[in-house]
Amino acid sequence: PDPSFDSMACSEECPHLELKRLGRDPDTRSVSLLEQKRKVVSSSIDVPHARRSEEEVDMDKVTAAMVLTSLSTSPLVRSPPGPKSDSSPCHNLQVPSSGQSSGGYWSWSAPSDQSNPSTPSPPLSADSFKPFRVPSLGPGQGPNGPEDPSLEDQDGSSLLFDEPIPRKRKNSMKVMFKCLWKNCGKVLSTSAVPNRHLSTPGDATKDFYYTEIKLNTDSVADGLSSLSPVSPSVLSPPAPPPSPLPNVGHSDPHRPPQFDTKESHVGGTTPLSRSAPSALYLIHTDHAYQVSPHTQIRSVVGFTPTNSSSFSISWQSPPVTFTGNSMSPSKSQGFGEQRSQTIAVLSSPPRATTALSRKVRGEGKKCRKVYGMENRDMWCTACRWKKACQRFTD
DNA sequence: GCTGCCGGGTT
DNA sequence: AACCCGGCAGC
Repeated sequence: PDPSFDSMACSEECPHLELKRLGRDPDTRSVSLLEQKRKVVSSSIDVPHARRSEEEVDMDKVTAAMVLTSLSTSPLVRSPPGPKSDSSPCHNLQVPSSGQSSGGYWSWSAPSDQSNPSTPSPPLSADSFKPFRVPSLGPGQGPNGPEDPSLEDQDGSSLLFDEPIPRKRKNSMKVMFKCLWKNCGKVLSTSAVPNRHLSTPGDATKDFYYTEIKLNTDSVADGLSSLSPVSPSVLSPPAPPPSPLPNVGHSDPHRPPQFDTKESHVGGTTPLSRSAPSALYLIHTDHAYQVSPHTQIRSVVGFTPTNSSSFSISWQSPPVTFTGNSMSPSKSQGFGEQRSQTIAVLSSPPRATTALSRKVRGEGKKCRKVYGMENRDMWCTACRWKKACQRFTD
């Protein structure tokens, strides 16, 4: 059911793919024919479809990318091809709507990482994008059947906005693409396969499903991939890694990340890019958390003093209470509070002393003196009750 | 003596 | 809690 579903989804969701086909060159046609044949043979016709569409799209995208690049706006490039991708949920990985999230952003970091330590190569557009997308869609689409490596290559190239550079890198890098699709665990030299799968479900999904494995950069990538746990959702489910083997293994969509991680090879580029995003998220989160704590701590520390003053507050409360002693006429409260605070702090010690002897008599005039016995009604309650005057506190 | 207010009592 | 008052102490 999955395959059909995927195919359906792809075809339906990504009509633009078909459009692209039509628009495409003869090559595409040939490809489409092949795919169609496959469809006939296998129930998962869609898959090939997806692939074709992807390829086509990739091609288109590539072309567009080239044009755009020439124009000088790599990100924008997508937009041109984008219409197609944009229109449907299924974007090509290549097209990667970097725009979605921090596409450009990620692409950058991702590529570098992916490129792997040995050869830092700027061009990872494809890879970087994939990763991004992957996170976005995550697992969700149906499984796919086997794929064609040949196509993969194209896709990979297509993925790259700019040019062949990426390919070169990949080649030099020995980048392998592992399909993370449920049913497809194939490892291909090119990302085409995965892309196909991906194309079917959707861009993000695509990314999600295939993992690039670089022999050279394994360690690094792994680290990243591990970090990235792409999406919590993804990771969590995958708990059991069906087959860590790079070659085959239909892993759950979720898996992919793990695979990456598990596999030392883990996609240098793609994984990284993936991980990068997710990693970033995680990191951000972590930071956020950490920050929070830190901040809190800091605040605490910094405030501590202040708080200490607040301590005074707790302190104050006593004083306040103290104030209450005098009986609290509502009148003076606001007024007296501040004083009370100050007093509290200062007086508390003295107070003890005072207690012994007796509170020092207030110097200032009180209600009694101010208003006189005649106007006793004007006195503050405290004064009336022969208590400490609250109105004219010292 | 006047004043402020604590301590205690009454309601 | 509100009110009142005796009484002490500082001025």
